[in-house]
Amino acid sequence: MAHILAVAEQSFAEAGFSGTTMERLAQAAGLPKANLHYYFGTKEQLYRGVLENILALWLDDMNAITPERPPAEALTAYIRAKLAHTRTRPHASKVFAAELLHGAPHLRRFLSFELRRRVIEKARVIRGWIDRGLMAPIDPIHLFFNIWAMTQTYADFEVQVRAVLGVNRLGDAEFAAAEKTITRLVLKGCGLHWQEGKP
Amino acid sequence: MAHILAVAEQSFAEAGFSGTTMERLAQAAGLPKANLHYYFGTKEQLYRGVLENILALWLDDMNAITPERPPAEALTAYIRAKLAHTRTRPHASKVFAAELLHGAPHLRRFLSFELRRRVIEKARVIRGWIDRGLMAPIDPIHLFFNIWAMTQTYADFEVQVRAVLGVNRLGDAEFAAAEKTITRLVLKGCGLHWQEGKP
DNA sequence: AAAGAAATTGACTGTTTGGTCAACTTCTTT
DNA sequence: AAAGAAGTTGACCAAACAGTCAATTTCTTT
Repeated sequence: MAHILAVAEQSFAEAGFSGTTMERLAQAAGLPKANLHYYFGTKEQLYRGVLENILALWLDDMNAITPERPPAEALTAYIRAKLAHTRTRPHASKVFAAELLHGAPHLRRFLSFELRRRVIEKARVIRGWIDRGLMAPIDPIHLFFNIWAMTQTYADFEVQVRAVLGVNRLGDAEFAAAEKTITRLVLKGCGLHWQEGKP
Repeated sequence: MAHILAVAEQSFAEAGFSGTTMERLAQAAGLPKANLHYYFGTKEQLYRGVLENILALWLDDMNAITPERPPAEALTAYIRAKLAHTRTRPHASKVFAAELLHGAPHLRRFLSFELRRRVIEKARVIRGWIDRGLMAPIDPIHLFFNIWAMTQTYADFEVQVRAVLGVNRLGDAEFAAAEKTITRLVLKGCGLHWQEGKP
């Protein structure tokens, strides 16, 4: 069952919802097609299963943001966690991205309630830091949008990154450079201290 | 013909390649299906037509980056141009994003040659600025990845932005905040001067 | 205005698709 | 070991799909 979800996640990531056929999914999972329907009912429900599996990941990373922590440390840890997920779960990132791209018909509730609440909660933490003079007055919510964009681009648009860099796959060196660049932009952008050999 | 391409761009953006049917495309364009085939042959070729229409947009914005310009000015202009396209051509951005997401089977050449060459050329300009001590030593290529990510997120993941902000559509206020935040992150991240009421 | 080229269209076709179902096998419970 | 529940599967089906084509209309050229 978990195996089916994993195979489906990869296929939905690579071919999209409509581009994924139950027949090829079954073949990739090494099962007859009817078996997939036995477990998940419809293709739609299987897709929802994959999607739900992913949502927790998204919210969890934000735990790095807590009021007591110094902003530089919290943001560095958040970027690192996000980028780690980008690297270890690229298919999950792509499925999520495709869903957003097509208007998120299955995620309306999640985006408008769970995610929104969590972002507002963490934005309050950042405003606390700003009020205490610990960092520059930046719009916290747009800061989140941009951190998400920068970290996820290394999964979602990996082909582009690879092509421009001229490498066959993104390895340690590329992710180290990505993390360095993103952390630098965010920390210095927020008026925080940052230096080369930090991590 | 241009009308068909516009309708197709919107449909491919909203429903993806496989999710778009020639029948609904014809209906949206107010033409019989056979007419679409008369002009474009196959669905595949129509899709390529849409895609090619988009590529020029991507490369053109980078004209803002020239050696003579002060880095802060050039980067500010580049971000503004990119974000303007995000706002005026959101469907184009989404079609491009979906293509990358699914491995860019139609864009391999473009990414590895045209785009790569252009990025390398502009990265050299940025390295020139760094060598002249005009800005901090940041990896220019990853800087591009991150500027693209931040600007395009407001088109590609617009639903998410709207849901989290709790607005029905992204208007002047939201794009102004986005531009301010991105410009701040990039300029200060590059060790350049930036202040509130700049633009 | 004649003739040919270009464009338009409804009807049709072969294939692919998600989903069903009844027959069958394996596992669990007592 | 009997009986019933849970899981497995090949064969099948109706709907949706991209693409074709011959018949017709409209535009261009002379």
